[in-house]
Formats: sequence, C-alpha cells, structure tokens
Amino acid sequence: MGYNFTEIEPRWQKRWEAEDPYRVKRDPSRKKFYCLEMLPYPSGRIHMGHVRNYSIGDVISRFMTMNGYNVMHPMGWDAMGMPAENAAIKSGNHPRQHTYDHIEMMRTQLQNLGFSYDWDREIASCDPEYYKWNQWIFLKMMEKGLVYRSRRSVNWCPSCRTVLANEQAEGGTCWRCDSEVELKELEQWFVRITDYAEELLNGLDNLPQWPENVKAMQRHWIGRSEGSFVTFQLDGIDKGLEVFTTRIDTIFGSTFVCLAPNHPLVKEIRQMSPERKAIDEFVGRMNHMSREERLASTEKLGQFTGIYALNPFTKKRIPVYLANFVLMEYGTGAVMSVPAHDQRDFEFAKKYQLPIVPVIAPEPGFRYEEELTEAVEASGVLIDSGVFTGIASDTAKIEMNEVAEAGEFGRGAITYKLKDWGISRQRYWGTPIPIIYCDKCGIVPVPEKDLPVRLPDDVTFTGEGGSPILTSESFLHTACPKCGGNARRETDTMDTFVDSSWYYYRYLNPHLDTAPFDVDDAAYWTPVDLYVGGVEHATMHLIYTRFFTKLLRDFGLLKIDEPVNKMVTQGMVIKDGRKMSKSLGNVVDPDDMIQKYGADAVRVFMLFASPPEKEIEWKDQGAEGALRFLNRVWSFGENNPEIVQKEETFVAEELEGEARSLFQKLHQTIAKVEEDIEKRLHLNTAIASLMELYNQLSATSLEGETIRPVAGAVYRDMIRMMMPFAPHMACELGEVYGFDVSTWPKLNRKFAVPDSFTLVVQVNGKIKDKIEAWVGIEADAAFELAAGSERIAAELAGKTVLKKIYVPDRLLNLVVR
RNA sequence: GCCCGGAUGGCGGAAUUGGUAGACGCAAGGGACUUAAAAUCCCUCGGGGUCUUCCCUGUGCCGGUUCGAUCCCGGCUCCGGGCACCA
Repeated sequence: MGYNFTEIEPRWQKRWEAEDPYRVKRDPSRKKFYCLEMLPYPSGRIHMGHVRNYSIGDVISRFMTMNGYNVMHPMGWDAMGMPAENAAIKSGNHPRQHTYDHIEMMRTQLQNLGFSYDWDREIASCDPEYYKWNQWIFLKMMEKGLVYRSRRSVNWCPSCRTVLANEQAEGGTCWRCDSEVELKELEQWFVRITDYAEELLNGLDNLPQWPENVKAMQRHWIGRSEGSFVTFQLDGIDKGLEVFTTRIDTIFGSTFVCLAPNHPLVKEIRQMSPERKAIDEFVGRMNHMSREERLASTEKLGQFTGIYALNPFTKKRIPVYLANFVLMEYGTGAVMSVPAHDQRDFEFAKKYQLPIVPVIAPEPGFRYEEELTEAVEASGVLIDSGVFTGIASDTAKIEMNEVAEAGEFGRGAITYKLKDWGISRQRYWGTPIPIIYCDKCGIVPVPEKDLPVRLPDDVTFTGEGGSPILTSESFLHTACPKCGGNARRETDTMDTFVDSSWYYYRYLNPHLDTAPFDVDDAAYWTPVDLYVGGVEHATMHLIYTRFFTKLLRDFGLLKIDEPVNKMVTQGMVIKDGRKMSKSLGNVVDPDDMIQKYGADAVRVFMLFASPPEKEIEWKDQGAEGALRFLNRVWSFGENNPEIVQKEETFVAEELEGEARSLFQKLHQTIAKVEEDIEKRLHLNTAIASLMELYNQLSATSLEGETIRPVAGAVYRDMIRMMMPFAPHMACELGEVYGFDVSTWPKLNRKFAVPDSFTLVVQVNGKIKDKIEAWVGIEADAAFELAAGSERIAAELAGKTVLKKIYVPDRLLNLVVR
C-alpha cells in the first residue's frame, strides 16, 4: 500500500482539531514547560522561515509533553502594522478585514504542518481585547513617570502630507509619489527605557542559555559608556554649554567645542551671532541631507558660530563650532574637541585650521617633535596639563572629575547609546494612545474604566493628509474626562513593538478582562522556558520584551526579572545561496512542498539539514531524502506487521549477538536523541541517529525466535522517538499496529554502552592497528592485547617503549624510541 | 573602522571534554529487478601511490604547545553577521 501522507496527514490534523489534545491548564502538581515561538505578522502566507521556526518549537513541545511535562505551546498574530494599512490605501478594504482574512489562511497553513498549538490561547494584537492592555500598560507607565512627550523628527512627504517610515523613505524619496522627503519635528510620546538601561545590561549576565552573539549585540546596543559631563561657560553670554566626554584627561588639549546642528542652543546663539546667516545656511543644509547621504560620507563639515567658550580647566577662550559629526541623540549633543587625541576632531581641526595641542604622552618620555599626521588616541601620562601633568590618564580622569564637581562645572557620568523609546506612530492600524487633550486641563489620560480606546471605523484610506484616523469625526472629538468640556483625542498609535513586548503573558489568559493576565497563572507558567525565533530580533524586540518584563514586575504582576530562560535564534532559510525573495524569484512555497512531500517530510528535512542556529539551504532533493527515510520506516511495518504488533516480553540481560547489539543500539539512540534535543538542540544529529538506528534494524536478520520481539520493541520505540519530528506518521503507525506513541521510551543506561569497542593503537601518535576490545578493559590488559598484535609487535621490535598513554575505551598510544 | 561568528569531501553537515576526521543524508558512478522507465534494493565514493586487510597525504594559510590538534595558543587570508562620526 505504501506510505500515503496525502491521506494520513489531513486525517490526523482533523482529529487534532476536533480532540484538541494540546489544550493545557495550570496544574501545580506537574512540572511546566513554556515553549514559545515568535508570533508571525499575518502577511497572508507563511514562508519557509516560519516552517523552520515552528518545526523546532514543535519538536521541543512534543518531546517535553512525551516526557510528562505540562507544556504550554501557544500561537498568535502580530496583527498591527503598516502593510495592512498600505493594502487598505491600495484596495480600499479595511485593514481589519485584510488582517483577519490573512490570519484565517495562515492558521490553516500552520495546521497543515501538524503543529501542536493550544489554539484556545490564540491572540491577535489587533483585537481591542488585546490592545486594551497595551493602553493599560501605557497608563501605568504614565503613573510611574515613565512616559513623556518630546519633539523628534520624522520623515515627512510634503506632497502626500504624511509621515513615512524609514523603508518608505528609502533613497530620500517618497514610496508613493517620489517627492523628496523632508525631516519634520513632531511632538511624540517616549518611554523611559533608559531608566532600565543598567538593569537591562547587567541582566544579560544572568542569561547563560542565551546565544553569546545576541547578548553581545544587546550590550553594544545599550552601549554603556563611562565619562564626564563638563560645562563650558560661553564667553560674554550667561549660558553654559554641557559636553559629554570619556576623555576628560585630555581636556587641556581641548581647543574648540562642537555642537550638533540641531542642538537647542543653536537657536539662541544665532540671535546674537555675527555669523547668523552662515549658521542658518549650514543648519538648513544639514537638515536637507538624507540619511543615506549622511551615512555615505565621513567628511567633516563645520561652521563657526562666532561664539567662544571658556575651557574650565585652562580658562582659555576657544571657538564654538557646529559640526556634522556631532549627534544630538547621544550624550549632550555637544563635544569638547581634542584634535591631538581624537581622530574626528583631528580631521576637523586640519580642515578648519584649528590648533592641535598634545596633552597625553602614550609612553613615558614620549615627545611630540614632528607635526602629527593623525590623532594619538591611546591613554598614557598627562603633559602640559597644569597641576595634572605627570599623572596617568586613569587617575587623572578620577581627579579631574572631582575637581569639576567641586567647582560645580562637571561630574563623572555614564551615558548609553540606548535611547528612550519613541512609541508614537502617525498611523491608523495600531493601538490608539489613550490620551485626551483638553484646552482647560491639558494632557489627560483616558480613565482605566474607559479602556479600550477603540480604533474608529468611520475612516477613509487615501494615503494622503496624514494618518487615516484624522478622517474620523467620531474619534477625534470627545469629552474631557476631568472637566467634561470639549476635547480631542491623541491620534497617534503605538509602535507595534509594544504589542509584541508582552504577548506571551497574554497567552496565559487571553480573554481575561480584569487584568492583562492572572498573577497566579504567571507565577506558574513564567518564565518562558524556550523561545525560538529569528536572529533579526536580537536587539529591538528582545530588548523591549526584557524591558516590559521588568516593568510588569515593577507593577507587581510578575515575580521574574527576565522573560526567557533559553533563547534559540534560528538561521535563515535560503535558496540557491541567497535569501528567498519575490524579486529574485526563488521563493519556495510551504504549501507546494507539503503537497509534494508531506508535512512530516518537510519538517524532517528542515530539521535534518542543519543545526537550528545555522543558515539552511532549501533543496527539493533533501526533502525527497527525508521522504525516502519515512517511506522505509513505514515499509518496515508493512512488511513485518506481526513483529511490530506483537509485544512479547524478553529478558534484556539474556540477549546475545545481533539481538543484544540491536537492543544496545536502541538505548544508545535514546540517550543520544534525548541529549541532542534537550541539551544541545541539535535536531539534525538527533535525526541522524534515528536513521542509524533504522539502518541497523533493517540490516538485522529477523529470522529466529529471540530477535523478533527485540526488533518489535526497537521499532516501536523508534516510532515514539520520531513522534516529535514526524507526528502524523508516528500516530498513524501507532494506531495501525496498536501501540501507544504518547510517551517517550525509557532509557536503560546499562544498555546504552556497547560491550566492545575498537581499540585504536598508535605508535608515536600514528595509528598502526585497530583491535576489538572489551569495554572497561584496564590499561595493562589493553597493552597486552596490543602487544599481541603482529603489526604492533613488528613496530615495537628492537625499540624501547618510553610511555604508554591509555584513553579508556578509546585509544592506546605507545611512545617508543 | 570596531565587535561577534565561521572556513571540514562534488554538496548539506558530523566528530559533545585534546584521542579512529568525514557519522547521517544529498549528488554522482556501477550493478540487481523490469520488455522499458520510475520506484526499490545492493556496491563504490577526500586526494595520491604499483587502487593492496598496504603506504603517503589531508579539516583556509604559516608557526607553536602536546605522546597526540578540526578542537588550545600566536600571526595571517577569505567569508558571513551586527554596529557604525556614539565624543
């Protein structure tokens, strides 16, 4: 009859849907396991990357279930965001319609792959029942002073009169009308993630089961930097200019100061500056530069402001410049420039003919005799630095910080590259920010009882004139919760990263309407034991989600500090050596593959071809190979039904020969597969060892009374071990031949070691012979055995054995002369 | 530029703690079955040598440590990823 996956797989999927065996609830009497995979954006079709991601999670879930854990394995939809809104602009369909249509299609696709999700816990972030809690969290943050409003520039298309995302403004032109994109400053909402910077950084040390590269990326992203704030008095103006530096030890060499072109002080300076015109021109030029232009060039551009500042240590008067390389987003948006010891300042000084004064000797006795050709960035000993001359950089930093603090013009400080999180989006398809603006009362948060603030339906999608939400009269106008007067609503919606920052807590109680989730459920289920997803989320999502966990903990909802115990980042699925993309025309459709090879074979190949963290190249031939393997396993049952069916007992200790070796191979395989799945997550080698087990089983002669019960037992346990990988086939075989496939085989360590091994005999490190030996053989006995070999005897003839190195059950190396 | 990874047969990969390099699979070649093909099964498969139950050689390159190195150390080359004028 053959292995007919086309018939078997849909039948089991229907059954799983009807019986819902993956439904779980809190059960303190059992050990829990929370297996999480990154939820997809409902783009309409799943892609091979999802197949890989979810196949990995499914294996772990099924494996842990079979081992008696109470496994929660949920799935949901990251359903807000621009594509649905863009589609609405094109087609006129409401984003909600569009999104839910996609969700339906994709859920079916996931079911076609046989994943063991508890669909009762399904969530969609576009559901008001979900985003209500985004709003609730926002209000909580507000209460705690963790949100504030500030101006930030956004990409703006003057022709469409709308805000653009970076990817819509690529190349500096609007994606819809090709107009030149401008930067425009808007008042936006920010979340004080920087308040948690230190904890987010230090917490990484408590995540031993996270990939090192992900932690390294987060460390860089947070970008902690120790230095000093120093205030430079402006000459003739009653204002200070605060700079951040990590090299206060070089301050005696600071010969000018640079401001970011968009530094707030620039507006004041221009009022009184003789260089007013030049300043305006320079600022205008910088504002019109696109991201790309700015990134493309490292040429230093500057403009003298006509203003001078006083170096607080040297008391010297030094010029204040505007400079393109100074970033408003970092530090204070102003730097003290030390051209002798900073390459950027050096280039700037050369270009604008500013003095270069060395103040650090990298080695004792170092003399600056020739003119510098580049900055000397190394630390060393201070020279020409007044009372600090002769002190080492490290010490000088500390002492100078103290002097600055005593003189109230500076202090030691720590800055981060991590910026506060701007969550405002001038878009429709996102969570409305629950704020009301009243002329009398100002900024008023929406009272908790009025949540959720729902997205309005009376909107039109034109792509012009800003967010579609502005077209809704019913949404815009509301009553002030405080005074009852006329007020208007905040029209910005939240960044969708808010949605995905805490969704796995909502899985705990997806329909609870009194809290985002139940505290006791959280205490039982969290943290997530295993989180599988793409490495592209190493920074943004995985930092935000750690941040939210700390927030929710501080709100009293969680008892954990970190959301995820073990993180696995899987590599991309590629084709013909390249990322799959529509433009390259190399996209492989999961549905086509399922139809051709079956879900089980697709899963097996995906897991077999490569370990999870590596890239994987999709190959039809590889899936064929996986299908061949499943076919062979199937056929064995078909050809030997009486062996597979009949569960005859046997005494393992009494087995001999082939039967014994087969039984040992079974237990070696159990040990190996367990270790590969649980400890290493190397599912490729787990499958390889199952193939080895099958190869030995199929090579065994099935004649004879003793071997047959053993072969049956081996086959049944093998199918059980295949259950996480190829669940449809395993279930079908279990049912056809009447055995249970729901529990993991029990390992008997006694049989997980073979009786004999191949003793490798080396002479002076070169392999000279291989001899079968008993496991556990003593060094002396091994030597006797080796000496008994003709070849070794010949090697030793006339020579002295200086040293015998014996590695138990492996190798004997004889050092001779 | 800085910070992480990585480099093993024709290909994907294995070798988990320094101990048989190439498990497992794909591709390829040969054979069996067949009127034929597909499917299936069997054999060969890093390179070289007088193709042998034998020898030499081989894990990007150069050197080191060690009885022994794909694995550890130093110096390179190339590839991938992240960050990128971060003061």
